[in-house]
Amino acid sequence: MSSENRGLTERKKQILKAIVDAHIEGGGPVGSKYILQNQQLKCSSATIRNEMAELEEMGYLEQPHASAGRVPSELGLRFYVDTLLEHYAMTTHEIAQINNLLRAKMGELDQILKAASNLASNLTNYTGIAIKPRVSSVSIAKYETIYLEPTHYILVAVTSSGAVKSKHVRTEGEITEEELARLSGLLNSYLTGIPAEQITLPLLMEMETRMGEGAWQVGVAVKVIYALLRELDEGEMSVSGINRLLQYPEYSDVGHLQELLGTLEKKEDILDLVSRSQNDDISIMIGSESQVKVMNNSALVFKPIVKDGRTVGAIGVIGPRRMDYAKVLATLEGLSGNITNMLETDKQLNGGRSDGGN
Amino acid sequence: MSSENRGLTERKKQILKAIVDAHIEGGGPVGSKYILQNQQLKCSSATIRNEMAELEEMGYLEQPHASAGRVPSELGLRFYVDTLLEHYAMTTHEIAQINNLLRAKMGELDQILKAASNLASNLTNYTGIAIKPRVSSVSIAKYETIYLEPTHYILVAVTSSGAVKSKHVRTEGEITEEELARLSGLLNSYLTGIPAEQITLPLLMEMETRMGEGAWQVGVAVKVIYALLRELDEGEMSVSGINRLLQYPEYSDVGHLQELLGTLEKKEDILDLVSRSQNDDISIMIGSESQVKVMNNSALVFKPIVKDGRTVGAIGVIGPRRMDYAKVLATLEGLSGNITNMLETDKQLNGGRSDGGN
DNA sequence: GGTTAGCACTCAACGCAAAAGAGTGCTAAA
DNA sequence: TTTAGCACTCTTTTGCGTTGAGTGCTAACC
Repeated sequence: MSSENRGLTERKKQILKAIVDAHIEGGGPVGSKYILQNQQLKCSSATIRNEMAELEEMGYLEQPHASAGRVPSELGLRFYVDTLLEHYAMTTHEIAQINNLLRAKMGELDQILKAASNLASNLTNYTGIAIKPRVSSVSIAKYETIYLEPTHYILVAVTSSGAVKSKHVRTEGEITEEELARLSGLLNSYLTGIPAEQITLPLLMEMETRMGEGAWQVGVAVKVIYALLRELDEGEMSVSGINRLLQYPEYSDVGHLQELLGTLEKKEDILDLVSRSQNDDISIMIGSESQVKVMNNSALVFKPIVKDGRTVGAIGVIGPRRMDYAKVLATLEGLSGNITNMLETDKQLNGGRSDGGN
Repeated sequence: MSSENRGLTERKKQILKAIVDAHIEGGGPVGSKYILQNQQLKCSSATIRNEMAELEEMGYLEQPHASAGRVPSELGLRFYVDTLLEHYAMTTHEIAQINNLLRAKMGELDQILKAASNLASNLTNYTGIAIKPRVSSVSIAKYETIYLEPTHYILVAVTSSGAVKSKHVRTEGEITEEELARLSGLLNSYLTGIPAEQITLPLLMEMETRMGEGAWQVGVAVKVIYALLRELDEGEMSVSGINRLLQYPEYSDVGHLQELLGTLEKKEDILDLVSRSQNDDISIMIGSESQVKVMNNSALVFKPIVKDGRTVGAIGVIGPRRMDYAKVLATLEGLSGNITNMLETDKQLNGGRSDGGN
């Protein structure tokens, strides 16, 4: 019988769910009477109290102090998320918002992600994050140079995932347009598809030999490229809607809030967290699950964005532990679906065309 | 006699300065006794009280309630900033920090500005902002295209101020590399140096005629360029060190804080404020001077970054009204001096070389 | 006339005790 | 196993006197 699966009776589940739901909405401890009123259970508050005592013993609930109601523990929230969560259906208005605002931002991935994190924040009322994760080893698919002045050109690099990055290069000596063109060709034939750590001195020397006239320019350019690759390795993260956190009483403790904001500024911890995720499913980290101390009272939910089997970004939401997970999950799914669609459309288009073109 | 200039006696000035100094440091109201102790005035607390009462009548001081000390009013702070401010000398350590961290970030203006705002936040302990102001009409100095696939190329544009911006372009029909090269040439001859509003239909039609084969590609590209120009018009702003605000009691009111954070998120108001500034001096906006309601209890100080006589960015600081203006001014001057130097060095280099090169 | 000592007055802040309220645990009966 | 009832616990709220910082005013002083 399913009434005994996972070691919890149906009634216990119902009570746990009711408590979590109420706690998510209100933020405070939940008492037995409240549940009795807002739930059609054919039993008395005393029975509920007994059940609650047992749920507490099992570790799903906690009691702030003797005469308060119960609050779901981390374990309780985890169980709720894994087993009890009801599907949230987005309103047509929300769907429309996603469609409109995201389509309008069609363009570079960075911008799409930022717009998405903004939307996530708006729709869920938590803080949104947009992430370009650290990747083990990026490589450049194509180089281009733009000549500006005798000692000044721009180096443009297109990464394997389609991102474009540019650097102004100022040289000590002069470079001619012809030299620059040769340099550009050289970069494209020697330095595409390889990660930073494979740019070795022998390789550089070989390139210099091939360059001939103006060989010293190779070193300058390669240094810039190296720096550029390192920057790409770093990952990026942008945050939106920090102000929304303030509406939740769990952040009224200034100390906590300050620490969390500090973590959001530093970006490292969260970037690590997201970059470490293996699959492309939504990840939910409740409280201490994240292993980041300052997030013990918060939850982080994020969804990687995958293109061509490679994780190119992630969008997510940060908020109190008692997050409205149903809504957050639906929103992130909706957003990521939309983004993936946009990327897929491209791919199909390109795929179809290149079949004909090649 | 200078003892009467600006309508304030020397002693009144000294008292006002003492009050503002103490208020900046402590945040609370300042009493007559405190001043007597920390200031060598040869008079009694009663005299100081009399002076304070007069200063209040003149509008320089305010009294939170009858039995509290005095707090400088907006007018008082303004007078302090304009007349009483003492020069703050940066420590060698601070100077070294600016030099090291900024030099390390040498590269794109965006990154320099962000690094500078970060530094500003660190050194002053307020929130730092980096801004690329709205400019009335940007133009593109140079276009470049990067061919990727038959229906997919990248358009790179270099603005007159040296910023690089790129857009992926996906076309419905296919474009050949040869067509793309011609398109690129066309863009460079027709669309350099003109702002968005001068891209007219007749111009487009003329370009299409000149293009010949693949003329429809012109429309696609021009649309992208138009969007790109509009984006450049918008301005950008990034914020760092929000968490530092929390240490100041004036932001312990969650409502205020939330509003201010909202304003920082929206960026518009502050972007407006900065973009509207005329000269390249440091601007100081205390409380309601900014005309932005939510900033009534805050101060905004910023310094435009000028290159070739054109404002290309700004760095600034946001914090409580009782900001340590001396330190903030010194820090911003130091940072902007450094940045300008970096930009100037380029210019001289280029200038010298191009004389020889052209 | 400006300056000073002295004193009454004001008002936020603090501490504390009593009261209120919410919710539990336990017991005994159904 | 469930339930009604009740004593108990602990937080929250409220009220109130106390404290203390700081002022404003008056009268004397130089």
